[in-house]
Amino acid sequence: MATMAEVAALAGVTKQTVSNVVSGKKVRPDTAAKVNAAIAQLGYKPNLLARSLATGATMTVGLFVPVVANPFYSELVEEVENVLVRHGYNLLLATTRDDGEYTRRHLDILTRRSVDALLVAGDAGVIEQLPTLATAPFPVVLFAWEVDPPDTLPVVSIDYEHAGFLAGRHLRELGHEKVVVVAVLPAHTRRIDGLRRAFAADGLTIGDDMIFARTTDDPAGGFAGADAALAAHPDATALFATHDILALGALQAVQESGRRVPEDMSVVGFDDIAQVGRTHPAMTTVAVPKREMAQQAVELLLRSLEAERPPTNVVSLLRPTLVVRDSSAPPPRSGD
Amino acid sequence: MATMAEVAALAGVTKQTVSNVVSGKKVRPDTAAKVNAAIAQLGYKPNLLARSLATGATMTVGLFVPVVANPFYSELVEEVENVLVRHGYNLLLATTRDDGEYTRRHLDILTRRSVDALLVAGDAGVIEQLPTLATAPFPVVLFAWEVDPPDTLPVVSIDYEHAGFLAGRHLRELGHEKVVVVAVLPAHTRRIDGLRRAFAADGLTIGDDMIFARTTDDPAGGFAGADAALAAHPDATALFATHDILALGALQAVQESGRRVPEDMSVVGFDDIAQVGRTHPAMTTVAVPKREMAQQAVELLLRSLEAERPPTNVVSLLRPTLVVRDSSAPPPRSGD
DNA sequence: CTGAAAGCGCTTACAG
DNA sequence: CTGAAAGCGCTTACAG
Repeated sequence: MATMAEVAALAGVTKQTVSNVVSGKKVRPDTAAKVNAAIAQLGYKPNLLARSLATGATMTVGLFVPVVANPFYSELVEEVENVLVRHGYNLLLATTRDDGEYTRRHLDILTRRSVDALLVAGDAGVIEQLPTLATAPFPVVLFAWEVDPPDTLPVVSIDYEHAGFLAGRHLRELGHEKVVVVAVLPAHTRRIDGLRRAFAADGLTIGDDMIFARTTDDPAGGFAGADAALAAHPDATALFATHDILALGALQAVQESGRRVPEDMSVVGFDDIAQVGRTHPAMTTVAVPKREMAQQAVELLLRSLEAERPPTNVVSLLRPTLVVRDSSAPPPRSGD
Repeated sequence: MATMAEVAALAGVTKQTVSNVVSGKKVRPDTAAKVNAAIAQLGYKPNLLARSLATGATMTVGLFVPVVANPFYSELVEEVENVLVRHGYNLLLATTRDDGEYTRRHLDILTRRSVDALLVAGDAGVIEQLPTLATAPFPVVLFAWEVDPPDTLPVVSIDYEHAGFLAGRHLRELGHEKVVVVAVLPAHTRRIDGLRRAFAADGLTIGDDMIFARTTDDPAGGFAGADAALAAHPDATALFATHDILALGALQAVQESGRRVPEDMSVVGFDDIAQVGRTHPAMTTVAVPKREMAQQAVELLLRSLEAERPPTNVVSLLRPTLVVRDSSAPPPRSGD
């Protein structure tokens, strides 16, 4: 690879002039032409490593996600990458696996590598590293954060409690009184809180015995959870799954139990991943604006980088929306 | 951030000695102790940028994927990241969007950033950049490559033609004679070639009129393609979708047409993404060993980095396997 | 507007 | 085994 000094020699100028041409500073046109000719002839490409060492900026942003092979996070990753590239930044991706130790190690490496900033999605393995995160030598923004946001760092998220409320209110408006819940716990507690609030508004209580906990987020778990729920509460008229992946399995379990959806039982999911629009029946769900969330988080970060000040310490909550499809309907009239 | 010189000053030694301690070279124990104490006291972390500039190695590997919000590629990304981290490397992720111009630009940036190596998944936008790729100043490995592999670069992939053959042979063994195909074209041509070969072995021809082309890979397209296929060939007894995402929509279209799966019609997919194990009925599909493929590609690259020689220029083809579930069965007896 | 110097924070030979 | 020098390839003041 050609170096800046070689270009300078060939063009008959000094390195500094080459540097000025490369970084677009004012240079006399004929000088610039000579330099550009030399650059072209040598196929010169600036060494960004050297530039970074000199300037202190790497034009690299780190992104932590728990996993990527999960529709929720893979969409976040894709959106973050798109926004970053549009602004001329590169993406260093690391998976935390909801594990504090991985998080710590990745954080340490990013620090040594002098990334310009860090985006962290998901709270699970991250909470215990929050103190370290808060003292990182670069701006950090949290997003897709479900538990109580720390006040040391800016976070972009959605109001998960409100999202659960939307599901609950929808079921209440349809007239449901007895709903079973299949949920990843404790991760999705907020979503259930919201559901309960909607029912409580009408004086209805959703007991702990109506909640069927899973530890992971997969269709098989949704199936098993729904199965158990139906066995325990054969008179329930609605099922809320705290994530669409669970809802996929739950829908099947409900159908295999001989119940028609939505005539005999309503099923409502959460997230609005691509596939639930094509289930049979198409699934009613609470849509999480994933891409907007990723976009806001990146932009909050980039604005602070460009202004060379720490990001505004805000909690920015996007609004989830209810997407009514064909898996929810009024409960069967009693006696049907 | 503390610098190596500061550590040296505090420990009363020279930078060189600190460097030796940090990089684990032989140092007298008492000297090492002094240095480590200084490191701890100052919270010193080596600046990897400076190290990279001096050594020429960045411990960073680039990964190009067309998209990440797609189950096939997100699994590849995840696996690549895992293997890389295990070996102490970092992942710079870029999406090419099947676009030659994006590919070129990312390649240019990675070159300037001096990544140690590059992994490229998917052939679409990449083919036109192959000449540039072949002259990159770092090793490049291609994987998940479907068209004719170039002979300039190593590739790890599966035998897509053989995978299609497996689907075809399965349908033939069940006794199917008339199969319709829903396919993303021209991307998935190989898969159809294999299907045809299996039928041709028994003297059966799958005409072009049996192929229903889509341009993108989504359930809605699968639904529409299957719909058209059934209308054109009401007597077909089997449907092959060249990707599970298409198969998801196709399965639904077949069912909504009033046909039972698999009694009236068999449906076979391709890839074995997580969700097709939980469709109703569970989908028969050709499994692509994505994680093994990603693993092999990374390891081929890392071995060459450690040996400091270009990667062996091989074409390594993994074996796809047929996963028989409940969506395929013998055709209905004629007259049923 | 252009040139000579110093510096970013490391590592790599090379003497002692 | 440890110390003084040069160098990786850029950029940033600072004179001319």
